[in-house]
Amino acid sequence: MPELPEVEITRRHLEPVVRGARVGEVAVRRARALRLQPHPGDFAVRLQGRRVLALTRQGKYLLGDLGDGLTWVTHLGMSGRMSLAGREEPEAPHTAVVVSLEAGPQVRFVDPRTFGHTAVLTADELAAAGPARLGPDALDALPRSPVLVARLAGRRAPIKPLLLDQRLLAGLGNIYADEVLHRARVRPDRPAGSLNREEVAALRRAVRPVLEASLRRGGTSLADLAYLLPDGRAGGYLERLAVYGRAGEPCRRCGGAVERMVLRGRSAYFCSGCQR
DNA sequence: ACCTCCCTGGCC
DNA sequence: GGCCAGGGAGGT
Repeated sequence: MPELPEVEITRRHLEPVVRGARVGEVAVRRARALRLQPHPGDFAVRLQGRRVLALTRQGKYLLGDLGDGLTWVTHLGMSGRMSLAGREEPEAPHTAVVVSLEAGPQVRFVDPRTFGHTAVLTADELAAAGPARLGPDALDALPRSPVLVARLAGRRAPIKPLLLDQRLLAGLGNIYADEVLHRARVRPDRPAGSLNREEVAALRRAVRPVLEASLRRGGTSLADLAYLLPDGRAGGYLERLAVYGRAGEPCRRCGGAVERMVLRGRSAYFCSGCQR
């Protein structure tokens, strides 16, 4: 799934290509991909002919600055990817939006399960959209541990679903939440408020190494290959995952069997031998 | 703070 | 044929 590392890798690949480039033809293949655009017709009109001044990331959102207060916002959902392709290359199935760059390749938004979306928003529209509700970025603005202790104090909800709450920390999804908890030796079902200061500090300390290790390998492409780099290659972090998707296999740290439980309807993988 | 729903491909 | 994967919006 595209989580913070996959979105950041996508950004790093796209940024040198789109920055300063003028947008040519914009083709919408699947209207649903624009469902967060207040008036879907605005999308192509606002994008065409403009230059992308910068491409940034907040949590799992890609943000293209178009100037004049307009922002090209894209969320890859659970199966979305951005592909860079020449206009003569055939379009992959489930191509939702094709943005041609003048004197450059096409940027194609491909999304089989259609949970992703893209839009060009004014500052006011952006202030009411998803990115405005994000907490601090898990990579660029990770809060100090006392701040996290305060945010978790008294909360009885299990810690794992809280790590997925983008208002607490922006960028972690189901894979990296499990990986971070494993590295920090904290069980996913521990009531958040029961974590002591040392455990919260360990959790905080685990975030960056996990995300950066994934970044170095191009992110996690699962067996379905829904997530791919913009050049079509698969990310290689799958084989380095410590627990996610590894139920029954040996824990890389203690050798015990990785277990699976369901929290809030989502799988959580952990090792009861080394997570407390 | 919780639940439901959206959607498709892959697998049993 | 039915279930599972899952991020986030929207509703209660």
